[in-house]
Amino acid sequence: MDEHQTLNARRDETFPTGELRGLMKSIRRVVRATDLQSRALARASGLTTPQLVVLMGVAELGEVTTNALSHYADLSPATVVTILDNLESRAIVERYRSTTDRRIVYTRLTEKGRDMVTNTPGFFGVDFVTRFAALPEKRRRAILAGLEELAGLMGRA
Amino acid sequence: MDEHQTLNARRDETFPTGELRGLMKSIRRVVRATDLQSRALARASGLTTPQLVVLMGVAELGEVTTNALSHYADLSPATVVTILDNLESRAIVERYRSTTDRRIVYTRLTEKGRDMVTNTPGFFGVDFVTRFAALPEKRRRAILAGLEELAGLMGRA
DNA sequence: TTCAAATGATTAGAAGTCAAATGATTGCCG
DNA sequence: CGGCAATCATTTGACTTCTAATCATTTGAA
Repeated sequence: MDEHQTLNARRDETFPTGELRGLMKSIRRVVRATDLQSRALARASGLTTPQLVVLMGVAELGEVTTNALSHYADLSPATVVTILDNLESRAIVERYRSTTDRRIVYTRLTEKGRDMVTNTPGFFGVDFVTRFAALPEKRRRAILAGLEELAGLMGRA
Repeated sequence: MDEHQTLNARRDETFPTGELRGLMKSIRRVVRATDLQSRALARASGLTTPQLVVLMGVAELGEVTTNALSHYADLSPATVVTILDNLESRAIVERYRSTTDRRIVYTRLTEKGRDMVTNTPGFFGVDFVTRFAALPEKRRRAILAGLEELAGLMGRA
């Protein structure tokens, strides 16, 4: 009944202290940095990060359904449709219905899309890539492993 | 999977391979999980995660400027204003101009806001908190340290 | 066969976010 | 003084994302 209670592990977690608090703070910093990077990428290349992820999904998976892209890019199907609308209007991808099951819509790259894929910058800025690459291998692996573990913990609803 | 390697090998700047690719994938998973959690929180308590963070900032810092909240919550000043508009319209906080420098606007909790703070759930769902707490201390610290390091690397534009 | 449920994509609607422009005020310095 | 630059908050406009509802199609069971 009282949904506050179900989310409230304990009253003294109302103000998360220590680990959970620091965790939220760091997550928020990463989320924001990701958003800002996405905007910078859009200014530089005309593609936001999610658009680039979807584009790479199409490049990699070939003729691919909307649902498959949704899973690949970690975005809701509705969002993928919005992004595909955009990419299609710019003639970067094209969509067409399956002839055997007309519910299904496939997406594939156009010629222009293939060019774009080969000329598009990476997700991260060069400055970040440089700094990250400068870390000891051990740290890089630790960061990645920690992030994957966190994503797993947060992921299953 | 290996065909990705060959595809990437040519042009490792364009198609991030290996670590950078996995890093982006994990970041996107965390970003989405955070967004979904924020929406679930809003349904349950009427506050999104950013709203809750700003509210905690006000509760913690007392009479606080918009800029200070922006820094505290890792949000742009414009976004903080939007959130404060919302919280103020619900009588959770109130704003007033400094008498000594009329450019500055302070925000503080109302009575209702103080009640809300003590009854508000944490950022994370109980399921996540439970799973996270079940990890060995060493893993928890590793996740947190990795995330903080990543936030630092991404943060400096 | 027929129709209800399932499936895939899309649309409608609401919320959050940022950069850039704007308004208001203060401080500096010539 | 007096005006120009800096500072603080806000508004504007554009974009992304999600959930929920909807449309079209296919499948399965009576």
